[in-house]
Order: sequence, then C-alpha cells, then structure tokens
Amino acid sequence: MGKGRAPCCAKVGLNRGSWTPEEDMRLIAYIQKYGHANWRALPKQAAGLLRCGKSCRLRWINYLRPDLKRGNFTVEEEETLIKLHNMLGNKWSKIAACLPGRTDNEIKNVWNTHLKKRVAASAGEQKKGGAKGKKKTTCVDVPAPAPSPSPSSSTTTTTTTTTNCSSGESGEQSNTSNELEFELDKIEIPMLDLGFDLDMLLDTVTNTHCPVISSAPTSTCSSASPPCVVDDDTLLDLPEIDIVPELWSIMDGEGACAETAQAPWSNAAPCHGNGTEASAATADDEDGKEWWLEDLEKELGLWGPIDDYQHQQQPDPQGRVDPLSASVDDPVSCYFQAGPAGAATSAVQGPEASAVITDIPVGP
DNA sequence: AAGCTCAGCAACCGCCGAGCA
DNA sequence: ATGCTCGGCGGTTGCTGAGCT
Repeated sequence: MGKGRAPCCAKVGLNRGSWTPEEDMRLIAYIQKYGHANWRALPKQAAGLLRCGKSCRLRWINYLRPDLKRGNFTVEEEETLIKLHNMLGNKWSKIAACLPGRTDNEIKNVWNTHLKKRVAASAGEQKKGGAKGKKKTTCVDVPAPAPSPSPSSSTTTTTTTTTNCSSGESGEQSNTSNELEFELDKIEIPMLDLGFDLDMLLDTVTNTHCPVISSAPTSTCSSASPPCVVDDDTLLDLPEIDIVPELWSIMDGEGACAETAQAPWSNAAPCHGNGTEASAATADDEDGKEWWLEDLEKELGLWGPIDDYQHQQQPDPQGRVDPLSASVDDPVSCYFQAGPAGAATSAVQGPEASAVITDIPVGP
C-alpha cells in the first residue's frame, strides 16, 4: 500500500522552517472557522497559508492546539512517561494519549533529551558496576520489552525502570494488547495529578483513545485521537479556540464571530508550566477566557505593550529583521506590528482603533 | 569578550495503515 | 483486487540559546 505516493505537497512555493506569527494566526483562524477535516486541502483553502498540509497539521497538533499544556513536565508526568516508555517503547503517540495536553513530539523530545539519560543513569546504578561502557545512542533508546513485574514493585523512583540495552526493536513490538493489559495490570503508575487511574490507562492504550483527554473539557483533538468531525454548521468538534472576539472581528473584518463564544472549556485553562504567568494572566482577564490567546501571544513573542513589541522588531545585531516587520503592506503584519494585545485592547475600546486590519482571508 | 560545545526544541522526512473509488 | 489519497507515526535534522573554556 501507499507505494508510489506523491509527495504530500509540491515543495515549490511553500514556506518552510519556522512558522511566523502570521502563519499561526492564519492557521488558527482557519481551523477555528472551518475545522481541519482535510489537512491537505487546508493550505489551499486558507488563502495565504503557504504551507503543506502536513506542516499545518504538525503545527496545530504540536503547538497551536488550545488544549496543550505548556511548560516543563511535572515529576508525575516524567515518571509516567518513563513507565509508559518502559511498557510501550517508542510509541510516542500512545504515550501521548496517556499524558493529557502533551504531544508525541514533545514527549519524544523530553525523552530523548532528559529522561533517556536519567533512565540510563538509573539503570547504570542498578547494575551497580556492571557494564559501564554503554553506548549512549543505542542503549536505552531501544524500546524495552515489557519487563518482569518485579521491579515495578517500587513506586516512586525511576530506578524501577529497567533498561534493555539489547539492540534492535525486538522487544517492544512483540507486545500484544493482552500482554500489555497484563503488564499494565501490575504496574502502578503515579498519575497522581493526572486524574486518571490504571483502568483508564488500560483503556487508553488498548483503544488508542484516551478517556482522560476526552473527559477533559476540551475535545479529543489530540494527535492520537480520532480526527475531528467537521460539519458545515458545527464546523468541527474541536474546542473553540478562545481567541478574543475582537480578534475575530479583526480577522473577519465583518465581525462574524463578534459574539463571545463561551467555550465550555474556557474555564479549564490548561496547565501552564509555571503557573505564575498563567495566574497573572487569568487575574488580568476577568472572564478567564483569554488565557490561551495570551499564552500564544507570549509564546510567539507578541505579548506585551506596543512599545515593547516594537522594540522587539528592531533589527538584531546581525541586521535581521522579523519578517513581519518587513512586510508592512500586509494588514496582518500591521496587526502584529501593533501588537495583538494592543490591537485587541483597542478593538475592545473601539473598532476603529483596529481598523488597520481589514481581513485575514481564511476562507476558501 | 569571543569562540566553542552542547542541550533543547521545532520542524521535516519518509514510511505505514486505513479508507475509498 | 488494485491503486490512490490521506492522516498519522516515529526517526532525524537543523536552528537557537545557554553554558563553558
């Protein structure tokens, strides 16, 4: 199957590399309005979004999705990840299904950068002077077969994780669902603040559908969940992105979404990494609904007073200028130049204040 | 202060399975 | 039954910033 498949996109004329805030906003705006039933058609329909569908999908799933957690992994999450990896191997999507708000890419990165070493160290300690010359790149990274339950009796530290340094992928792939259930049954996973138990995990792993996610106020638009169903009326079964209505006014130019969409999940702001800025944001936001946009703006470096933002747009020592600054003809760029926070605030105060933005073409 | 190294992360690449005509 | 399209997954790459010399 799938042989002779054409590239997902013609690589000519499409942007590559890092996403610009403008592209992010276009993607968000489009998905908010039309959903993402067809990733490949999305860039064509979202005028001005010169990205291949795959790229859009990845960007959405890994970065723009509103139900993403941001910030460092908690200790519980790390331990959960370690144990799940021990059971599942490099099945990042399945692991991600059990870590709400975390993406497979993020998990993969965390594993490769942090946990792999930690587990390696733990395994080294456990072996107590055993073979010390482990090859960093091959050991640990190899998916470990489901270990014997005995080491898992300890519940707290990562030393319970066994590391299989055999080469190849012999182990993990052999796990059947039944075997997995068997193993899962015996392993206590510290999902203390994740709010779900082993049964739920079991369901997650066997069904590739995480009840934790689905039970959350957000929809199940994680990378491991079924695709959102798009209906022309309801558009999609994904959480309404809580872009401030003013932004929609700005984007649409016609105030199509001017009425505040009280998203059901809006009160359940995802866990921000360090809570401090989140709490500050929500404190400033009386409705508690603008956290996500604020967070996104912060992530995009767009957050802050206009002066600050404009200051950011100064050429760096290498003389590089943010592309947004260079494309002042683009109304979207103008919007970002002015700073979305300021623009949004202005929009609240008066539509004419944000009149610089007339339209972001997000429709087909 | 400058250069170098390394860790972290976002994005890309290629393959696979499912679904459909 | 076959071939194609599409979404999804896992591995890898490359950029960037922080830390070190």
